[in-house]
Amino acid sequence: MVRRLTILSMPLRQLPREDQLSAEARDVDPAAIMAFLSVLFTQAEIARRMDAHFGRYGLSYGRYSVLILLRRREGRCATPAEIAYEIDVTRATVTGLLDGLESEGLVSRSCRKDDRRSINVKLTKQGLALLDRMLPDHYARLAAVMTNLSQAEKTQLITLLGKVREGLDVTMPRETAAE
Amino acid sequence: MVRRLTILSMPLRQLPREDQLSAEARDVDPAAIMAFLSVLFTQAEIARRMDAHFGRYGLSYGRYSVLILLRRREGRCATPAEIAYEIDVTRATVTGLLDGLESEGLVSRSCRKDDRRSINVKLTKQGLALLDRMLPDHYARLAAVMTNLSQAEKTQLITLLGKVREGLDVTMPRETAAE
DNA sequence: AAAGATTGAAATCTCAATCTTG
DNA sequence: CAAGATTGAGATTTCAATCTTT
Repeated sequence: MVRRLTILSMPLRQLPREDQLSAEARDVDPAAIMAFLSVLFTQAEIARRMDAHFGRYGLSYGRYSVLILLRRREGRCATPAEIAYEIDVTRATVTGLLDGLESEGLVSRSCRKDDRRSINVKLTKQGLALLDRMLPDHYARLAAVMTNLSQAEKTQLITLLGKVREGLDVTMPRETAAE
Repeated sequence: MVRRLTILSMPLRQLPREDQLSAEARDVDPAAIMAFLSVLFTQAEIARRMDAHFGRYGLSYGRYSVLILLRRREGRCATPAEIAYEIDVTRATVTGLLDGLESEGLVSRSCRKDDRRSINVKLTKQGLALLDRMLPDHYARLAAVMTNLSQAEKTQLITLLGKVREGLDVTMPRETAAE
């Protein structure tokens, strides 16, 4: 079964050359642009590999996110609204993800007695087993990608990316309404 | 018109805590995992902002990629196969992107005389005008995100992400057939 | 009315099949 | 038959509308 996962999907095989950048806009800081594009570029490469990785377990990033979230929750359960908030997608998306996960027995939906508008999503034994089976491989792969970096460099990278995200909030704030 | 752009789309509102990681797999290097997830996390945040940014110009990342690629090409034209290779998507995807861009007059398709299997895609005046209108804003936004980083830090970030991509090729090689 | 969940339509992207040309 | 382009079906995700419960 083909299961096309889509963490991201943007590619661009090569970073632009500096002379191209200066032909496209005046007064650009090439280092800033290249740093920005490096993040996009790196993540695109990561996403492609991750898609294949998740595919081996019949998962997508979205589906995985639901499972790992439930595993971290008290009682291994949550409402769709909570899931949507935590993994930062719409409720409609969660409905779709749950449809698939439930049909494969990885999560279960049940009614709630305290508020019958809401439902309870629970990680099943099979869902937990799938995670337990994949997580060692999963984290081993993630960590392996960083083998070229020393401990100091990993810390540096984390710090630098943190600064990038701070810059994002200032210069390109999220548009979604307040939650 | 709603134009949902999708650079990436994976979210996860928070990075996991270290105690969660160690509960999910043994012998993980938390710094490596966090560094990896920082890249994903940062790109997801970027993608969300970029979607909104591109949307203001009626573009998506895919559509923008086609336009900027054509602008950089000799004669501002290319075949769909070349576009597919350069922006690293399937030809089917390119067909879809071109359908949209052509219907809005941003690119044109014309037959080739040397090989009638192939077609020629050209950036139109309107396409070029759109790029010229958006590029200054575009690059200004990109650069602004990096204001928190010194020149040295930008260079560092570029270098570190390069190492990450090298690690990817070794530990999670692409599966696509050789081109 | 407001909140939770779902459904339906649309956008993006992939694979597999098809159609045309070489 | 190879290669270039397209079409059709499926996956993921969003928005807007709807249905149920508070």
